[in-house]
Amino acid sequence: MSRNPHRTEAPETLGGLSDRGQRLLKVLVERYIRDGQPVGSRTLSRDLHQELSAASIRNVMADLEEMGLVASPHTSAGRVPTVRGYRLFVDSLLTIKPLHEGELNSLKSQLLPGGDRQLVLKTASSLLSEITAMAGLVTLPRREQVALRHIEFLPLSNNRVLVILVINEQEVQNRIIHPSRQYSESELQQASNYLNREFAGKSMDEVRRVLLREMQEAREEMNQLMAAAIEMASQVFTEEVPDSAEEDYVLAGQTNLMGYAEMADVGKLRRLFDAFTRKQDILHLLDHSLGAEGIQIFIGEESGYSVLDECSVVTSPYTCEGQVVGVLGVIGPTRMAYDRVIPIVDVTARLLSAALNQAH
Amino acid sequence: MSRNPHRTEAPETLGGLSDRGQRLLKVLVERYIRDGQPVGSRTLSRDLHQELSAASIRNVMADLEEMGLVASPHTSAGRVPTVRGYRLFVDSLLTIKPLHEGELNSLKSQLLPGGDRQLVLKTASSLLSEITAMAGLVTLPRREQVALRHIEFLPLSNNRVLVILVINEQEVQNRIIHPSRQYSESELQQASNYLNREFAGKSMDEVRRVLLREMQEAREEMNQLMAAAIEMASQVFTEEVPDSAEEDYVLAGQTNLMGYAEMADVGKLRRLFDAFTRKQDILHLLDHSLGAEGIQIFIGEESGYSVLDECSVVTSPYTCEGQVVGVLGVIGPTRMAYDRVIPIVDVTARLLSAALNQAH
DNA sequence: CCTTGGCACTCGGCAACGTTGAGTGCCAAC
DNA sequence: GTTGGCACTCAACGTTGCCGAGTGCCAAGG
Repeated sequence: MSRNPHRTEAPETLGGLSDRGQRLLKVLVERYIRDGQPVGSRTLSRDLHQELSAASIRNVMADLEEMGLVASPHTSAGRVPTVRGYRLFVDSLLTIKPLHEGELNSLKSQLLPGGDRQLVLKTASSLLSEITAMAGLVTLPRREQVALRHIEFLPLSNNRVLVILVINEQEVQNRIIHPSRQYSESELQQASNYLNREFAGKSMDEVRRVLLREMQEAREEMNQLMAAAIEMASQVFTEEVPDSAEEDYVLAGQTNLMGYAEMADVGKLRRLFDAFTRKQDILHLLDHSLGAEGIQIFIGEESGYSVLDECSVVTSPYTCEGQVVGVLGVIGPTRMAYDRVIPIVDVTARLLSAALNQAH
Repeated sequence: MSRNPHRTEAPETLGGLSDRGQRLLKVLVERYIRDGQPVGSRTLSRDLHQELSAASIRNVMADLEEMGLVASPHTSAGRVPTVRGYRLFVDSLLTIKPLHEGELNSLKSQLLPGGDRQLVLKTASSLLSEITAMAGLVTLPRREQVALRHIEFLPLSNNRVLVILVINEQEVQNRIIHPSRQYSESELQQASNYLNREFAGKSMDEVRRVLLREMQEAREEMNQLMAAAIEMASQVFTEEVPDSAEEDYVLAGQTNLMGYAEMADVGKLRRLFDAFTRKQDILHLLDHSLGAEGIQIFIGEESGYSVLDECSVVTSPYTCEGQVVGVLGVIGPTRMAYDRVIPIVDVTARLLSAALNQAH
């Protein structure tokens, strides 16, 4: 397999990689993550306390390079981990560092249950970005069942009507509709009373179904009140209510990414920030993590989105009432301190879940 | 005044600047805005169709330099306008270009009256950024009088209550309060009925005042219903309602700024973007324009905020019902096409005002 | 008195060049 | 299997020289 005559034929435990190879890869990646410069054999030998001479290390390095785990930027530079190298590192070689006490405290003290849901998400995102010094990311929780809780109509000028919709306990939406004729305040009041009595607690889909049926049958015995209510409601419920808000996330600390050398190119930076505002690609990627159990890591090109080529994304789903409802995570350079970031994302997801659960 | 023996002593019309000097400064600034490189005497001579030789131009340039209107980056480079040079240019030399037809059309067709107010602001900001290829900016309209339109209470779990507040026609706010005891749905219904009957149409300040009075007097004849309403209301109205939302703006196309050479330095870029997320400084600056009549321009350091040192800001207030309620504008490099940007900002402000006015 | 061509000078940008130092691959000796 | 040694490679860096754009000043000419 190897053209190197000195290749170590030692116990192969992982993808045909010797124990020593693993050990070296681990130290190399750690070192590279620390100072961001290609690691040479001498440096590695020193990091291993001269256990092995630089020459021996060179032999192993040749093997690692052949397996596509490391690469050298040019002939006489040290080695740099490839995406595959990072992958092996995070999958099997990583020793997770426990959370720093201060970090844990600030997480615990700021991610408290109760209060505004939107605010809690924002706080989580900010905390992620502050603690990791990278960009934090929290998707808005999706709502599995969209139940109408309450509806209210208020007349505006020019025949327009302000509709306030409360769905799923505490989520408030509002929109403006243009009915065919002017309605008085009391007509609107009665219409909303009727709708609340009839539909409160029902799912949006069901509301839409029943509404449709009512509009088709029963022309004659329908009184003016009902007609009003139904015209209004049909305008409200034809638009897709829930999706608009679901396709979104809370981003924090994007500017942190500007500090990293791998983002020195303004062009790259721009494409990345454009992706942040477009949201679509990022959301797609995060969707993959929705189904996953626990921490998920995308390294460099693995994500499949070229704007993230030199970035890694560490995510974890978070739950509400036992159901996975969203994803949070961190975006940073491929060369990030995975051993620190992973527990941070993990704990944040747990604390956010706890905060959301106790709110109900 | 001038050490140059050849100094022109021609008619002085503006700040001691000869007619010819003005003419040259104008052409120089226009040229520099076009290609962003120091303009030399030869280039200028060509731009003036050989009216004057390069040598003569050099004499005038020396004057301009001495007056602090232009500067050379180094000994043998051309001249570049200084902030004072730009100022003179935009104040007295600029010839405004009429709006491109396509631009006007897309503005008119997208900034329609009616519909969601938030959406209109967002559209305005996006249009500004798209048409100018810089960053667009629209402050949320301030509300001079904050009148309570409608209030609604909905019970949540754990004794908490969801409060929905409609203020000023169509603005909906919601918050969660924790009353001292559990209230039933009908109690809350009655409480909101009472408050709506009593306070609808009144200003927030007035509501707060009356509430305070009611809480002090009248312990005995206050029935349970009123007590409930007042407990709830006091929790709602102690927080400052309007300010939180007012301190905000809609930003669009920030990433456009990454395309400009003056923003090539990632450090500068970062400080600028941090200022965008912090919002405070930018809002302060925009506040200055609230009182101003029409277009206002801040060039480079004039703004007083060091992050904007190499940027210019072009703003215009916009109105609703004849009252100035907000500011919109554009942020870009000092070297921007003022003759195009100014009419764009101006027209956008007018169209936005029109859209907001007709909504009521 | 203003304008203009000429001239010496300055300085950034660029390419060519050599040097240095870190690192590699291979080999022979242990 | 491990190690020191050796030749080789290559990015990074500083030096050098040259080119071109541009300037300031001056003296001649309208």
